[in-house]
Amino acid sequence: MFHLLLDHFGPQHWWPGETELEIMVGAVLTQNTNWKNVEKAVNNLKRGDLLSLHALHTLPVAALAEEVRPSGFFNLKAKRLKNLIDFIMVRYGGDLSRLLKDEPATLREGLLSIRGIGRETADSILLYAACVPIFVVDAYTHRILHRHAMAEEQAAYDELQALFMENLPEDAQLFNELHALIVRTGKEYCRRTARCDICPLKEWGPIAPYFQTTDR
DNA sequence: CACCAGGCAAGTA
DNA sequence: TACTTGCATGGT
Repeated sequence: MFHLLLDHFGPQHWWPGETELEIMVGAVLTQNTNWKNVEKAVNNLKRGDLLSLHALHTLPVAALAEEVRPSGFFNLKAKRLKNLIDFIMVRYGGDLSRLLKDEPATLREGLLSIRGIGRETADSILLYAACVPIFVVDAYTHRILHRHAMAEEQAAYDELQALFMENLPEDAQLFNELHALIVRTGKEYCRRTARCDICPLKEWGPIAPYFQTTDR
């Protein structure tokens, strides 16, 4: 799967974010949201010089909501970003490098205890900000595995994660690229109007006949 | 107009 | 545990 996608698309060089903080903020903002809209929100923060722990900590939540408005669910996400910043302040004394160097299992538990950070967001932060070798499962991963008859439609997050992690070397760079390539594939070939006939994964495994043209 | 996007949490039974 | 619903902008 990895080589088919890499040969087709080339390296994706994820995550699209210049700093660890930007990666973490982007991970929250992209929840059920098109990345284009996230970029607008992130650009608002950059333009206001607000993409720092101190600025985000100081900024009132209502003002933050206005900045991230283009990413949708803006009241919710402003609160979630605040929860994340508070966590960094309280647990790591506002020192991001300390957070990033923490024991992965401890950090994951901590992130999951934050209101608004679930498994995908936590694992995205672990993999893309902290370079921890953990596989990120998203809706595209789900859909693609299901279409190739390699997972049940209602398969749980942890099942799919284990499928990858138990069958691949524990390599953060590999997990990084593969997840990025899966998202790229999902976007371009595995939406509702699928293009399975020209998908780079066509040769990877069986495609359920049911899904050759459309989903559900 | 309908449909969807790199989720998550809270409520219900 | 297994479903359902609210959250919301912007692109196709």
